Amino acid sequence: MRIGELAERAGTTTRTLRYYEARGLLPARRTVNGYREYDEDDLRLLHQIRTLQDFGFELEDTRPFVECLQAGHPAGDSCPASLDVYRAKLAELDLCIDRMMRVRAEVAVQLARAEVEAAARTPGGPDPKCELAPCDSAALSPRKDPVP
Amino acid sequence: MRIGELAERAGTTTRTLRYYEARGLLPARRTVNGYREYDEDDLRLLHQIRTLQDFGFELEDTRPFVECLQAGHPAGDSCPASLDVYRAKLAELDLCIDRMMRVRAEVAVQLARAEVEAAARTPGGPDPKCELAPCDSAALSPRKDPVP
DNA sequence: GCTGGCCTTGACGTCGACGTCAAGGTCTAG
DNA sequence: CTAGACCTTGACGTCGACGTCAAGGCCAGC
Repeated sequence: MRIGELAERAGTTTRTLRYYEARGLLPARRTVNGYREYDEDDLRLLHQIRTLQDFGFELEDTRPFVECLQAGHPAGDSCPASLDVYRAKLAELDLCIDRMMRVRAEVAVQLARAEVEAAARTPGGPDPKCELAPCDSAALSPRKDPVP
Repeated sequence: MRIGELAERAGTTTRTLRYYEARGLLPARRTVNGYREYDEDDLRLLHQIRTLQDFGFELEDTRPFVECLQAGHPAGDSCPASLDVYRAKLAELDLCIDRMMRVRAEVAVQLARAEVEAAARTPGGPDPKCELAPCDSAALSPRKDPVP
């Protein structure tokens, strides 16, 4: 098949395929008129690349998987180099997740503090929800003390 | 103080400060010879920007905080616009964390499966740990069946 | 006066994974 | 024969937050 069909079948663009070829991944045979020619194996290679890309792998990280498939192995992750990429990615993800969770917690703290301070600066304004029902305001109103 | 001193005190570079000024954050007064002149308030603005940057906020996201401080409020997050940025960031972080955790789980699954398959292709090689002690190999060797 | 250290503006480079446009070749159906 | 749908290479644009270099102004100390 030609580049347009491969791109469509893989849900990507011709530009992307030429880019992969330029980067040394996914080399293409040529027909007599210079057109790129691909087969089903190339589609598999491409699927491997795209799957890893969807997981957030950089293009270079997909290279061991592609080379593993090109070497005739049953799967892209049948080679040790691919497993190393998996492990490195896991470690990277763990670091990243940990960092983001700590940031999330800190931002949440800042938001809560700022909201409390904002409410403290607008006395009487923050809780007009009890205007109709004189409900148990002692249990509902947050009754906060500003942080010194 | 001049740009070099401010940069050093904030732990950043002069290039960064000029960049902020070009983007409309952190405007600078000028001395007669054209040099930028900053004061302690500018240092506080800069600290606000850098803190948020460290949290992964984009530069544009720091603008409400800076403007809030410039308007004379006690803190950068004393204004509603800043709180909205906090909330948007929290939502963004939640999405991102969730996505990364799902990816992490999926990668872990793939790694485990690939490791098992690799071990299955190298029979007798994977567990040479029992060479000295003829321990309960039935309970230790993973004994896996390759996925069809 | 001169060296060295600060400052100025302007402009191009970086990184990743392509998007987009240009100019032109190739093949097929009508 | 020609329109149109493909294909080719080449090259520049994108985005964010700066880094880096160039050419030149300003000022303090010797």
